[in-house]
Amino acid sequence: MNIGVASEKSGLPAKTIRYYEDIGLLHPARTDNGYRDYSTADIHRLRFLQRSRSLGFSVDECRQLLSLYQDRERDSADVKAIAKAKLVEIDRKIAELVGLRGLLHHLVSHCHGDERPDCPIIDELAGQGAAQ
Amino acid sequence: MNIGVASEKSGLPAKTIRYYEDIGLLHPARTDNGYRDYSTADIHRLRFLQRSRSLGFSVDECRQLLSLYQDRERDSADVKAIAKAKLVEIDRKIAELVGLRGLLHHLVSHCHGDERPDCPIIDELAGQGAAQ
DNA sequence: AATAGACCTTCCAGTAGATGGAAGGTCAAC
DNA sequence: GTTGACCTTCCATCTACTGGAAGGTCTATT
Repeated sequence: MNIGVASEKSGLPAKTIRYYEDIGLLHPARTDNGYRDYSTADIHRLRFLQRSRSLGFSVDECRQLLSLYQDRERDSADVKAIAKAKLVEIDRKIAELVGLRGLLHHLVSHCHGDERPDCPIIDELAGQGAAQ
Repeated sequence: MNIGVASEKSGLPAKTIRYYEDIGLLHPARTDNGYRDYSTADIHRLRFLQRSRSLGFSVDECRQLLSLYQDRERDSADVKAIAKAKLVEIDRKIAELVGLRGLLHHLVSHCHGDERPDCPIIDELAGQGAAQ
């Protein structure tokens, strides 16, 4: 299977697929003309990568998950540990963004937003007082 | 004021301060020995940058906000527009993360997490069915 | 057979926003 | 005079790709 087909089947751009090969996430065969030749197993790996990346796992985490995926003897505890750590991280990011959102919303709603120069957003960024 | 003091007063690492100078966000004076010499106005700019970056504005948005900050004739509408756009972006990011969180939480809570290889997380990443 | 166009290859550069480190100059204290 | 803290520049590295150039290959049509 050429890279174009692999791209279509995995939902990943060809560029990304080549990049994943560069960093050692898969090793497709080559045909006589030098074209990459993807097997069904390769497509499974690619789809696995696409899914885990879109779930917010880093490429390195994907590498771990992928080796667990390949390992018929794996402990599910190992997988769960990675997923739980990611969950904690996502929670932290959400909390941070929600805090940010509150602050920014407050500022936006207190800014009259007209042609006058007076602006509480700028004042806040400048550090509470009058901008200097 | 040397860069070390500026770093302490602004809450930004010295490396970052030099980087901000590289990309043209400020232009501190130099003393005879070639050391950077920060004025109080420079410190204000740095604190402004620190605050706006931590509020999630990109460096380019900070550049715009900074020029509005310097502009005594600015319209508050200009500032508000930038802030509102950022608010929309933050909302989008939060929604995305919350979706992710739900999916991941579901998977984690359905994985028994023991020494057995059977694992719904891997199954999901592999695409519902049995991993191959 | 020639040619167009789609597809593939490698390699190099660039993105954001820093951060790390090497090699070397300067300054204050002991 | 020498240690150690601080400063300088420059170059490399990080994440996860993405864009583009230069060129080879394949397929279809004329």
